[in-house]
Amino acid sequence: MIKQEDIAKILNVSRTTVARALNGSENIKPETKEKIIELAKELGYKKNPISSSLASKKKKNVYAFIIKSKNKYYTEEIERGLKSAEKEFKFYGFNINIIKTDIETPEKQLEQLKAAVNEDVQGIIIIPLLKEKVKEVRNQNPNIVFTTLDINIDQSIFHVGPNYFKSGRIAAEILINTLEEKSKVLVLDTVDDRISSKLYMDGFLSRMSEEKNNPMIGPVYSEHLMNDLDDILEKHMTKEVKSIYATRFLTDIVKYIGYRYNIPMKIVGNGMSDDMKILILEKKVLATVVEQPYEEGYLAGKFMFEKLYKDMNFKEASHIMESKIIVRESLF
Amino acid sequence: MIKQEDIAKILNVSRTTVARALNGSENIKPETKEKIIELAKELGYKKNPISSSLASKKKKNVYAFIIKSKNKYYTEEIERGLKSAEKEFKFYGFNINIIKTDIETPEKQLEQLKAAVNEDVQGIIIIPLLKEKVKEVRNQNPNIVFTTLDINIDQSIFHVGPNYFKSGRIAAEILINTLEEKSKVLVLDTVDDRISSKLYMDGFLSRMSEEKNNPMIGPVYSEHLMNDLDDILEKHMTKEVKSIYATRFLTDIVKYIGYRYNIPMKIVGNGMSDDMKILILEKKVLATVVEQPYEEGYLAGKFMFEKLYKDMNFKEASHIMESKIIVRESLF
DNA sequence: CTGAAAGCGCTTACAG
DNA sequence: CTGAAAGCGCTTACAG
Repeated sequence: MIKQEDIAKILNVSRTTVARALNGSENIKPETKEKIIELAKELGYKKNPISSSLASKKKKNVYAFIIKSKNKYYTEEIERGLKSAEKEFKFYGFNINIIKTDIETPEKQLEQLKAAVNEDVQGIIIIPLLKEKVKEVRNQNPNIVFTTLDINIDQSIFHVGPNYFKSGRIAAEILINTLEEKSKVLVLDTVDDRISSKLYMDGFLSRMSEEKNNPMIGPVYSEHLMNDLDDILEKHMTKEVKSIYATRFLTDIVKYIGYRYNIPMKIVGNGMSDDMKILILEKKVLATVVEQPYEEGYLAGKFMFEKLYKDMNFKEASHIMESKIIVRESLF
Repeated sequence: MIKQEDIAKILNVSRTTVARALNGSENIKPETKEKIIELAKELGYKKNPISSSLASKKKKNVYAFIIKSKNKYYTEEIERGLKSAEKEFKFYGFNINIIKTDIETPEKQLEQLKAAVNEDVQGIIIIPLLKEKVKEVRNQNPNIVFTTLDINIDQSIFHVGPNYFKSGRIAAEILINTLEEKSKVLVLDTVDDRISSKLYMDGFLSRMSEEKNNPMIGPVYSEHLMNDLDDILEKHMTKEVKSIYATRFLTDIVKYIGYRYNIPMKIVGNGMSDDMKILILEKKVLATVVEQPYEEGYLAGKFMFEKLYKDMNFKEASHIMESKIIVRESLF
């Protein structure tokens, strides 16, 4: 393992100068800097992050802006993942400060973000709500490492998140494999909740549309789905309908149908919640395709650590998490 | 963060003495040692692993004994995981030496293991073939940290591995959800390959037996399954049979059936291989329930690191990995 | 059995 | 723009 001292000896400069060049200091003659950086590259020098963090008494502070959504599970798991990364790297002086704002008040998130970048902060992890505004803040603070979480902004910002669209496609595929011939699935659509719903639905529809014998009825759109549910079912629940798909209120709908019609259905959903878990255990839902919010949070934290402490440059502009298929047996 | 020096000051001893007590040295008066350890516990002292590893010029060496099985994917992925852990912690002086032996020659593994424990080695990760013999070696070397991988020995040895039995159960459940009414699944059993096959089968059968209308025909056992396949199919392939399940040679069987009978089947399998991938892409297999060998290897390496560098005592005697359900869409 | 001291590979005031 | 020096929290010969 080559170290700074080796480089210093070869070039006949002090260890301090080498350190300065490698850390991108301004107070160094450009030619010396270049020479050092070049030799370091040639020799394959990798800074020992252990020594750096031990020597530097400064902590590195990261703010993580996450969202309180109606689905508590989602927020809690992301938070748990972030905290677990923080704990793992705390001996390096790595801090993650978690700030939760409501999904309904995106301007609050922006406000807090603007406040944070004026603090002593080296990294920002954010589930961005007002994408353009967040990007502006990023561009005004080029020294802060930004990572988006869950919601992508664009290729210029490193991203960790799931592929909701694909999750929708997978749910569709499982349903296609499960439905018996000539059975239909009634698809109910309603307004977006801004994170996952619309993407799940798009994915589901895209996969369904590839089937020669598309078993779909709908999508039937309603702005107030739960209010209109009775009327919609009245109109569309023919005998052929053996399944329902929706990306919002699915568990409520399934419960309602069980109560109202009491016929066995083959339900495949997206996303996880307490209700979803119960319905799967009761065999009222066969499968659900979910994200891995804990892993998302953990990885976002870990990637941030690696950028901050190891100058890691990730080849990919983003890390897309795999979806997970949950059936009843998975829950034991 | 409380450090050794703090303890030294309070107890009026040198930092060296504190270090000795905390590292379990023998050259220290028992009372002093106790006093120090007690105070450390009281103050919640946690050794800074970064400083330790930097100060200790000694590397920590781990040997990982893995198995070359017929399924190359399995071995490669475990190895990739181990290497990724090694790379992540190499700045601590953490080395993993991977030793691959053939599944058919368990005594070679034992031989190599016995040689390894006489080297400068702090940790052993092993997919144990001769369980009792491996345990003996472990008991003769109490200073070496042992971790079993993939195959469990018993509660006394920390274990990282999948739950093959559960994977079998999950495969059965998916199949139950997928098969149409009155359809049957023909189950073919053959000799064990010593790691996963038998457990997959046991899990599959256990889940099937819970069904009121158990759709199973078999299990039909044959010592030379591929030789006897034609006869077995001749005898059992009634019109009701819409699926086949086997834990060995499933992909070969599916290919043969496609060629011989050319009827659409609903196949759910266990495990991953190149052939399996192709069959899923061709829609000849609907789903397979697989392990995560990369994650297994990585976690075994990471756990070993944490035991060696952070004195971590894991509450659980084992870390069981989740099974993963793969459908066609998952592969894109 | 105990302690003073050197050192791991870095960072960073401080002085020039 | 450059370097000598102190120090991060530990470990470990060495001397006693």
